Amino acid sequence: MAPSALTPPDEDFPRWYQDVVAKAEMADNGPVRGTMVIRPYGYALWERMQAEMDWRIKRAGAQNAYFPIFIPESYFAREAEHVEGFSPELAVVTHAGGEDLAEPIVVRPTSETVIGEFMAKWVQSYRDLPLALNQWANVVRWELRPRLFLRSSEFLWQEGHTAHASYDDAHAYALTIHHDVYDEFLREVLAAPAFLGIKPPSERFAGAVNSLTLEGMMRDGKALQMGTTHELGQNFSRAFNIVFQTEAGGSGLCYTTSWGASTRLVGGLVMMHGDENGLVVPPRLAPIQAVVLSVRDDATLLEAAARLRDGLAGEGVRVELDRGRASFGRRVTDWEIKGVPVRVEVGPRDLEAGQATLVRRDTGEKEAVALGAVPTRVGALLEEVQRALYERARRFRDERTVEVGSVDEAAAAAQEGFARLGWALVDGEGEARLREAAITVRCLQRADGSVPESPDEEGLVCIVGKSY
RNA sequence: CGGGCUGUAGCGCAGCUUGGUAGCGCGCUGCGUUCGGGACGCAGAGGUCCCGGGUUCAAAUCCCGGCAGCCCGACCA
Repeated sequence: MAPSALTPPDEDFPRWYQDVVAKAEMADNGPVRGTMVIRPYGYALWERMQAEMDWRIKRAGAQNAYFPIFIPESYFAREAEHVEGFSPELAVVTHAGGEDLAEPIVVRPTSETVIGEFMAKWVQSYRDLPLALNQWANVVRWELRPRLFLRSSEFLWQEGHTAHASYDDAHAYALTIHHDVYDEFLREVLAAPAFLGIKPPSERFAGAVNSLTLEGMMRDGKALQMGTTHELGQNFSRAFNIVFQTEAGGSGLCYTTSWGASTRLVGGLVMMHGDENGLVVPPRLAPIQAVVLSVRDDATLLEAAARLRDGLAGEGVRVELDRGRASFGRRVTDWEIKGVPVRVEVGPRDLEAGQATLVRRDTGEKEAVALGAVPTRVGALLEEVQRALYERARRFRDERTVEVGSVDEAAAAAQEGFARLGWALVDGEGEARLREAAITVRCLQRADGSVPESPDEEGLVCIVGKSY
C-alpha cells in the first residue's frame, strides 16, 4: 500500500481536512481573506444538496424568490437585537459610483429585514397567510477566523422566511422545516445523524424568540450545527409592520420564521464521513455514485468498461467512465480521495471470467459480479453503503456521547465528544464554567430526545461539546 | 480582534544564522515502455523568492510597514 497522500486525521485533524478539500479538488482560498473559490467537484456536491433540500422545501409549501444583496443600513437598525447581533460581522458599502453614499448599504448577512419590508407590502389579509418564501443566495458575514466551507466570509445558503397568522401556525411550520426538510435531508441523503433540539437563550439567533438546531458530531468529536430554524415571534413583524386583517375584521401582527442551511454542510460532509483515504460521499448525495475503470488502457477492456457504464446509466446510476491514462493504482487513489461510493473495476482476468470487481469506498470490500448483473448489484450496493454510513456515524456519535451528572464531569467528558446532562445543572453559571473549557451548550432536548417547546420546560437535558 | 507559527515554481520544502549565479522532491509537457492499489527511462518547460519601503556596491537573506495562510482563544451558519 502506498503512503497516503493525506495527513492522517488522527495526527492532525484540521490539516487532514484541508488536505481533503484541496486534493479532492473541492475548493481553494479566494484572493480576499475569508473568501472561497468553490471548484467543480465541491460545487457539484453543493448542487446535489441544493436539489435534495429544494424539493423538500417546496413540499413544505415554500416558494423560491430572490431579494437583493444590498440592504439599506437603516433596515438593520429597526430590530434592536438583530442589529446588535450582526453589526460586528457586517460588510458595509459606503462608496459607490464614484461618490460617498448618503446612506450606507449593507451587504446582506441574512435577509430578515429586507424580506420583512416586502412581506409587509404583500400581506394584507389573513387570506394571504401563511406566506412562505425561500431564496438561494450568497451572504456575507465578515469572519475573523475563516476556514474553507466551515466558516467563510462569503458563503452560499438557502434562507427561508415565512409569515403566519398565529403563534401556533408559525410554530408548527418551524417544526415541519426542522423535521421534514432538514432532519429528513440529513438522515436520508447526507447519512448524517443529528441531535435535534432548541438553542439555549445564549445561543439564539439575534432577534429570535426560539432557535431550533440540528447538531452533528464530526470525527474529531466536535459539534457542527447543520441547520437552524428560528421562531421570530412578532419581533420582525413589529419592526417592519407586517400586519393583516383578521377573519373577524380586526388587525393582526404576523408571527414570522426564518431557517437556513449553508455550504457549511459540505465541510460537515467531509468531517463526518471522511477517512484516512479522503472524502467518503453517501451514495444518495454523490454527484458520481460509481466510477468504471479499466485496469489497462486496452481496447477490449475499454469497450467492456463503456458497456458497464452504459448499463449503469440505464439503471439510473450517476456513473462516470475513467478514461485517464495514469497508472491503475493512481487512478484508484484519486477516486478514493473524491469519495466515490463504488468503483467498478474491469481487468483482463475479470473479463476472462465474465465478471467485474466492485469495490465499496466505505469499507474497501471487493466482490466479483457477473458483467450482466453489475447494474443491479451496484444499485443494491449503493443502498447498503448509504445505510452503513449512517449507522457508522450514529454509532460513533453515540459512543462519544456520555451521560454525566455535573458541570465538572461534562467539561471533562466533552473534550472528546458530547456530554449530556440536566439543563438545570447548567443553566446560569454552568454555561460560563463550560465556556472556560471551550465547551458550549449545543442544544436542549427533552429526556426522551424530542424537541421541547421552550427552554423553560421542566426536566430538559442539554448536550454540550466543543463546536465549529 | 488578541497570542503563537508561517509565506521561495502548481503542491511540499531547503537556502536566510554569516548579504554575492535560486535549488530539491512531487506534479506538469513530449517520446517510449508500463498499468490487478500513488510505475519507470530519456528529454524539457516553469520563479515579480507575498507586497511596499529602507540599509547596502549588492537583499530570498538584514530593518520597518502592510497583506495572506495555519493553530489556540473570544464571535459566528
